[in-house]
Amino acid sequence: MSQGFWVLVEWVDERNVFSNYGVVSGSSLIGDTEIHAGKVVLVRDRHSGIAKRGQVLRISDTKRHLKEMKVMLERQDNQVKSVLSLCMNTIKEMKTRTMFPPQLNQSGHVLQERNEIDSSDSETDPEVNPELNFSQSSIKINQANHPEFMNNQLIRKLYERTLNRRSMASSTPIPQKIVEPKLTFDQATQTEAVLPTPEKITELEALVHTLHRQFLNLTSNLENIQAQSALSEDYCEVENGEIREANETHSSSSGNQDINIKGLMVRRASAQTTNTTVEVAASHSVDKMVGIGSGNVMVPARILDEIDWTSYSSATRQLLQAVFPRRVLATHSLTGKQSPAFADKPAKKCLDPAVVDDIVNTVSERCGVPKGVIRGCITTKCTDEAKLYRNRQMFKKIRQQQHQENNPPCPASSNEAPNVRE
Amino acid sequence: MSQGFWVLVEWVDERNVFSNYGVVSGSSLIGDTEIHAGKVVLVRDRHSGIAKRGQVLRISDTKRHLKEMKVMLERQDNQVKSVLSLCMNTIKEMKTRTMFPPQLNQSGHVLQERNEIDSSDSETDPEVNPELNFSQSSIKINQANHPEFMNNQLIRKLYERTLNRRSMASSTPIPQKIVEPKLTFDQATQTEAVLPTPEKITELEALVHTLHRQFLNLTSNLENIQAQSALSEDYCEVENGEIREANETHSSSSGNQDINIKGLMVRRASAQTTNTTVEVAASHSVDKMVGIGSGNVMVPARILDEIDWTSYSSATRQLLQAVFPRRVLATHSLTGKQSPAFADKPAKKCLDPAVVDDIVNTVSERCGVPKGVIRGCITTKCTDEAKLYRNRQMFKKIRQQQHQENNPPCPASSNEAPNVRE
DNA sequence: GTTCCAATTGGAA
DNA sequence: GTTCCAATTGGAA
Repeated sequence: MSQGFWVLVEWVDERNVFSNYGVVSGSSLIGDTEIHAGKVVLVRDRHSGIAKRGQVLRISDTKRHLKEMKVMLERQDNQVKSVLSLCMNTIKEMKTRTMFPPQLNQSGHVLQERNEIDSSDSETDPEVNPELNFSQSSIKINQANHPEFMNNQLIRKLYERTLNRRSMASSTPIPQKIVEPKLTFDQATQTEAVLPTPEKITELEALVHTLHRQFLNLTSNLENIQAQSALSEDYCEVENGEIREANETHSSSSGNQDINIKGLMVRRASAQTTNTTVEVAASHSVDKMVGIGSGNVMVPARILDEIDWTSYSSATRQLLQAVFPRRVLATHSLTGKQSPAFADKPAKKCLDPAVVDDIVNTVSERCGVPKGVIRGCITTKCTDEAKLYRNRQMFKKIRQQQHQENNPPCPASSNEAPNVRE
Repeated sequence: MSQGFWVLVEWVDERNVFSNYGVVSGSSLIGDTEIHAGKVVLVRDRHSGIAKRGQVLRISDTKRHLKEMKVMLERQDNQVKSVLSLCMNTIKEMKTRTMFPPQLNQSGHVLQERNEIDSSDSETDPEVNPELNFSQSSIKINQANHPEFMNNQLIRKLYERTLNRRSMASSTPIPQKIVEPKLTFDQATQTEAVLPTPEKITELEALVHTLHRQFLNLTSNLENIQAQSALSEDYCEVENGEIREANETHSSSSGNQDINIKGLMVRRASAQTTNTTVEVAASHSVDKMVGIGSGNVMVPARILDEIDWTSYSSATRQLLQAVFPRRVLATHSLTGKQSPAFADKPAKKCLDPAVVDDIVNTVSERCGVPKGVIRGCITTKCTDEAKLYRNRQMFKKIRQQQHQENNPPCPASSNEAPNVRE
């Protein structure tokens, strides 16, 4: 009669990153007669007769009740599992596309690896495992926000690591005993290894920060696509026009009309976007202007769309070309300062700092690359354009000289020319 | 009698990134008499009398049963919530430490923001919301691995995005009807906006790849700490010594003995590590050498430990100083090539490429910065050292000259000197 | 035609 | 003493 109950268990020996659960009859339990949540019990398999170790999660007299709880647990685990496996698949796909030839340290099986490494590193007797897990799970459930909520092993691991870090950094009064007992042996060893080197903590924090920044970039990219069709900032292209004019002062005023026309081609967003694919597609054929950064730079939406953000360098160069006429790029530099190495060479003019800043910030954020690197790209682009510009000028001059040589002052070579102009 | 049942609901209007749940009596339902899982019903609050909309998750005649399921759901949500909030806290903490002064786009409230933006962007009538959610949740539960498992909104969002990407990239035969219905209006608009720009997909993939790489770095950092105490590569310092000698050929052979001594101070790991904190701490006081990169570079463990990995620049410089004598840094350059800008200046010698590669790879990976940038740092460090070296030499020369002036050839100034040497 | 590389410089910070 | 910056160059790719 004392066995007319059912037990929801988590299979101890099948524990990996995700758990397996089972609902078993009280009569299939071996040994101890007294059980309670958290206890590890031996369960005889009805068919094979083999005993497995299971940790008691809940006891009930209605089997259906426990079955439903089991489904819930599995369902939640599956949520995380799906997302993880999708990520892994994406990464694997990308790897087979061989952005990188097979290298050390690039395997996709993170979870697996972690597990193998963790357990092989440890010298703890594996037999201790069930007890350890027991001690963990027997903590009461209703102290909100603490490790007892960490049912899922993966999340538990993440949590433990963060917890340790935190309790050192900010001395939050988290009950130390939760950390102290060796929860799972692999974690315990890692914990101890981390403690003596606080530098690693700041290092990890910096990495978390970078990850966060890139996450923001990632999501903001998705929104930019929508924002592009809805944008209607109306002051930028005017300011920008002025600035660009200011930059142009010394140069001959022909040749960059086409670019300025582009600048004037701004159209107010004709209607609030209605989010249909057609609309978005249509907005590409029109040369709608989109602001980047703090809005100092207006770029044709189509060009912005075509920019290859996987390369900070080409993204920078493309943006520059979209914003500045080539002659400006050739005759200006990032700062307008003289080269310290060539005191004789005259300094170039300065690219509009506000525009430069917007480009730098945009690319730096989107590509997750330090700003200084982007500035370096701009410098390089300017010098590259300067070289081309110089070459073109030289070519012109040579052609003019040849022209002159061919005609008036050179009677020997162009003797039989039938019509002599000028 | 038909109302002697209980209902587990998810409150529709309180849906955020995480849901709120409730167990309500069947008698508090308003309107429809027929209900089923997935349906959105109006529930009258017992105390206030105000009606709230709730989506039916489960119906039962035992209240306790549903209460326990509610706890389970909340518990699982809390798992994710805890981890997320811990991350956010860490990030916030770091921000208040003002690595960056307050700037746009650096707010820590990602989850909040995301939600606000999503809903404010849309022009859909908010009244449609419940029906949409209904259509989603009414999908049967037992088709494993598909969106119906996505109870948690956050995970659901991630999943939808990934799903869309995948179904385009690799035409996996995922039932299209799961994607088509507007699950939640904000997702639907995002989905449609993404489709027309496949470039964004590669962009996102590249970001995922970067994130993954950094994740590997992050975790491998933890292991390095353990690995450091177990390392016993025995060929490197010899090779390295040879190479460094080769690099030294032209220079006067005094002055870098101290560094070479360090190179010889390598000790074989005396015993297999036993993972105790004491051991790890002890390994710091001894000058154990640790290999970085492919093992061409041996660095004293203590120095490696002290390196500030949050700055790729100073990390590079510190590594360089740990590996090369300062005079070598001053007299060598990254490539050994002549400056294209100064054809008259003699080229410096070339730093050992294998060593350079190991440093570049290490810092690039650990800091998540392009290799070219690290190489740039090395170039800069070399020129900086060259300047200092030149200054020191000059200073020496001047002192020698003063010495000479003070003594033999200058009888006017040092007339009354009592003892004249030489 | 274009992009990328790194050696050199003087000076700011 | 040290680090960082960016302007310039010729040439490789």
